[in-house]
Amino acid sequence: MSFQTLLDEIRKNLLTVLENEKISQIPFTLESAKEGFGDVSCNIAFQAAKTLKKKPNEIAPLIAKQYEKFLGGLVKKVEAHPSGYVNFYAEIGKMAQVIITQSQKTDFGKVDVGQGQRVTVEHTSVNPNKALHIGHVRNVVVGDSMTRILRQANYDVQTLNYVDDSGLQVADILLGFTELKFPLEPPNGQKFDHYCGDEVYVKTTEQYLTKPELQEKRNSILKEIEEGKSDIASFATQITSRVLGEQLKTCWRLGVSYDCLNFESEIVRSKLWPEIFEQLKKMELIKFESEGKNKDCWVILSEGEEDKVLVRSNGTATYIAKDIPYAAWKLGLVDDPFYYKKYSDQPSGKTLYQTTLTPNNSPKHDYSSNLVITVIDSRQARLQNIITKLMSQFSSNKKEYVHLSYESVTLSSETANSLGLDTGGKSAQMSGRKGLYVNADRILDALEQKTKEETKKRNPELSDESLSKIATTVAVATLRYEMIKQDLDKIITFDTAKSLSLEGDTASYIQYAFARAGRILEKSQLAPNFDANYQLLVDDYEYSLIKTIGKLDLAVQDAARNLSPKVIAKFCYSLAVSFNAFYEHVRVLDAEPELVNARICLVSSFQSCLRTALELIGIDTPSRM
RNA sequence: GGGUCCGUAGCACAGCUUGGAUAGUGCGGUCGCUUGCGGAGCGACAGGUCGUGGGUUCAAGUCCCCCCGGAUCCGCCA
Repeated sequence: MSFQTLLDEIRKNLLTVLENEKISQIPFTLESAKEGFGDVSCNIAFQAAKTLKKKPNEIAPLIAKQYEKFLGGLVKKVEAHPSGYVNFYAEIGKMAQVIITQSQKTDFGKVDVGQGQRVTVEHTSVNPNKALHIGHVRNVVVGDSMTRILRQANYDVQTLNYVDDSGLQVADILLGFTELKFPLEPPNGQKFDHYCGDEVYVKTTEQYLTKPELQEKRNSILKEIEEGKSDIASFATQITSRVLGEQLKTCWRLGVSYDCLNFESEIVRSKLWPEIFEQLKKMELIKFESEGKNKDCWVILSEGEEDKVLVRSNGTATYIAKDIPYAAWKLGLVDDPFYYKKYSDQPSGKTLYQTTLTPNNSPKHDYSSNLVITVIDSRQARLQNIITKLMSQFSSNKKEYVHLSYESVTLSSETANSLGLDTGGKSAQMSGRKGLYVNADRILDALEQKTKEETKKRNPELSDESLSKIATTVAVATLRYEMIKQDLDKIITFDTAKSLSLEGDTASYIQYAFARAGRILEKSQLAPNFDANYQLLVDDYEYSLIKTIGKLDLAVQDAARNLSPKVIAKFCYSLAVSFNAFYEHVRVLDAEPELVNARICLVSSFQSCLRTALELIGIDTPSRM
């Protein structure tokens, strides 16, 4: 804790003041002050106005006066503003001392929102019949950033990636391979997931318009996949695992890793569904309709909306019957039918496991939690609400299923245009089926090329290998940052040309600040001595930077509590802004040795803070760029 | 038709959870800054009926309701 230390001190003293004044029941909030109003502002005078029957601007001076006896800690001045706020001014040197020293500890920026509680996060979950596009990237990046943030907030996080390998979209490409005879090997060494999505899927679904009989064929393929015994089924496994392998490469390229893969086909074959179906009947959470439009169906009743058919009149289950067992499994509400085996190593060093129904001697894993977070776009909100409600009825109230919803990524009219669609100036929804999307690997390639050129301009002496490495780091950062810097409920209108921008509120701006700081430290040829004279750091730009560093933990807490990764992105940006202003106005190396050391400590503190914060959103910090 | 979400500067967004001071940031525009620790930078200026109307309140961009505009979902498809 750091800026929090200041808040804690003020809160404690204010409570004593209230106690002395016999008005201790007044609730109040302390907040970081706006520019020009000191460091911390308190609304206590507003809150007390009614009780004391006085105006806020009469109460504030009284409080301020009473507080004066507590000055001398971190607070050097307290002031009643005519508006009614009580404003606190901190002792800069002491704040610098506290914050910079604490920033060197390994637990700096860690908070205890989770108290060690286990949470299961599912994200990515892309159908294994195509490559990731930028819409999927939003899901991946939100899920991965949230995972990192929750870990920082002392949650024990398990991440899952659900592979829908028994859906219609898989049947579509199988039909392409078996009936339409697409070659199994992509031309010119094309990535297999790109090939399946761009070629096989798009061209196969096109054919449904002219050859409706293909759709029947598709349905029979789907049935065979679900049953899992035929040659078609094993061919499906072969295709989907190959696509999955390529998809995971894209995810790893983005710096994302997982704990376990779940396959829908195994959920289907595990017999979890019949078991849960019986329980749902017993608990009377579902209803058999004997008349009406859903005659002879089992339905989930839903207030204010259409009932959802769960089991058709012919006795077969609908798709939602695949999602319910999975949700229940994640919450640990059913006996785990799975065995586990290693799927692969990951670039992060973490081993990726997968479920299997084939018995083995490998150790059992447990990925279930009382808190399950599922990252899915907002268009699936209705289905997710049904599942959330059903799970809350199905379990004890200490279990919680959360749909972490985010708005979709659409294409700007210019970008849609470049893909051959005239939208009349409007943005357009992406469509895998129509081939209307921006492929994730390709946008990363374009970003890498651009950033490599930019880096080369500035660092002509660097080797091609170093340049590529830096370019990868900046490219991934840029894409990730664009995907989480805004609120989850805002649509992102993606424009390929604009996405290549590296100025202003972008990841490269932030990384650049880090690199600049590194160059100062490098040039100084000094190791910071943190037993420094922080009283020397009196400049406004220095102080503003120190304060921002001290607020990392507040940002982590906010982001974790509200499941809002953008809070960390905003923090990183404001930290970089503070540093760049400092850099422009304060010369670190042109000062007396004692002051140089104090400033070097600050620069070093800035670096460790920014590195920690950027890690929470999966962004690396190049020392040069 | 019903449900959910969005509406803040030319454009893209923050601020709304927890009401309070002077509504912030980026892009774009105009004008400046480099024999200096890296200009992917810094500074200045211009640009706002916070969609409309009501309500609650001493106080509303923030809370409540109506309306308008936009997005999205609503199959015995997955």
